[in-house]
Amino acid sequence: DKWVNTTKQTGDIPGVKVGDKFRYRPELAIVGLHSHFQCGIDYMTEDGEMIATSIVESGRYANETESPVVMIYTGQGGNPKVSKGEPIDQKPERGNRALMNSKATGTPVRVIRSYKFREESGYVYHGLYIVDNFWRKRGDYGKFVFKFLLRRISGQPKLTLCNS
Amino acid sequence: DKWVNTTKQTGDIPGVKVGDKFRYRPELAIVGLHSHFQCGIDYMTEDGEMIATSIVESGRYANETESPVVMIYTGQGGNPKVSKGEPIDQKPERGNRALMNSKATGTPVRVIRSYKFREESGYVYHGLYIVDNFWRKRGDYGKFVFKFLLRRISGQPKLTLCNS
DNA sequence: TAGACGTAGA
DNA sequence: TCTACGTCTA
Repeated sequence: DKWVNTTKQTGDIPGVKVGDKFRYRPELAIVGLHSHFQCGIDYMTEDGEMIATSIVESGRYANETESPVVMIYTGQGGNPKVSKGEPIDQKPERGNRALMNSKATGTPVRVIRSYKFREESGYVYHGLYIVDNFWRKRGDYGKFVFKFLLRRISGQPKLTLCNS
Repeated sequence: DKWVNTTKQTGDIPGVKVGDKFRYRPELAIVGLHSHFQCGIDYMTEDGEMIATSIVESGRYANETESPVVMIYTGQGGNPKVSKGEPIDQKPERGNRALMNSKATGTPVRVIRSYKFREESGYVYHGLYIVDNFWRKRGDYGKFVFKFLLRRISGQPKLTLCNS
């Protein structure tokens, strides 16, 4: 009945390697990387706590990527590019709360990022990251947004990708 | 690069029979029934005129279906259930214009309708219809909408379907 | 029922 | 750039 019938889990997905490419968001759901068709942050409930399983970076939020192993990911909510209505302060709920809990528990988060290279575009699995820190600041619309500092776990295959 | 690479055409699609079911909108595009993922009215340009190739009825607009061979299809635009913004008068452009031209030229239009039966849902190809008439009236939001009277071409396989 | 970093075509 | 009868999870 549904495209997706996988159980949510944190960590690597068996059969999916770092660098694997996917053309469409639903494909990420099919293989179990990220269950949402649109939402950027996926999470599960473990012992009554929400824990992030994966995030997708598509460029619709103002994320700053400093290096191949560090990324700053913007929390969800209040982005008029994404949903209707006026910009509002992001709240520590849903995906934002889940990423906070991922930091607290040190749980790895799968990172998928969109790419565009010579007319070809899609999503690439970048591997596992740790939520190293988070803070709140004023975003482009003058409202508070959450920023999550993600650090790539070392020892994973190096990614050489033209992402711009 | 794209899911869809078919040439648009009016009339039946080779290999697709009346009664064929599809689970998702993109599947309609893949087989060539209807190229749009969301838009309800598909059309092509022929001799400089837009001609409707197919319509999808999903229940988001207020359509009245009187009988198995007649349907009244609402034009596109100004529906807050579908797109952002305030309700506005529908304009004789895009899909609406194309359906008007289909009436003028007597060109058959493929009709696909959503169905729901015992937890199973999807889309069914209902066959070819003629645009028999159209008019303008006040819709649910007080704005003008177009109504298209479609009449099923006789001689096609009978459809026995639980559509409600 | 509402929210969500979707997609393609005009 | 914007519109469009999507589709899922919570």
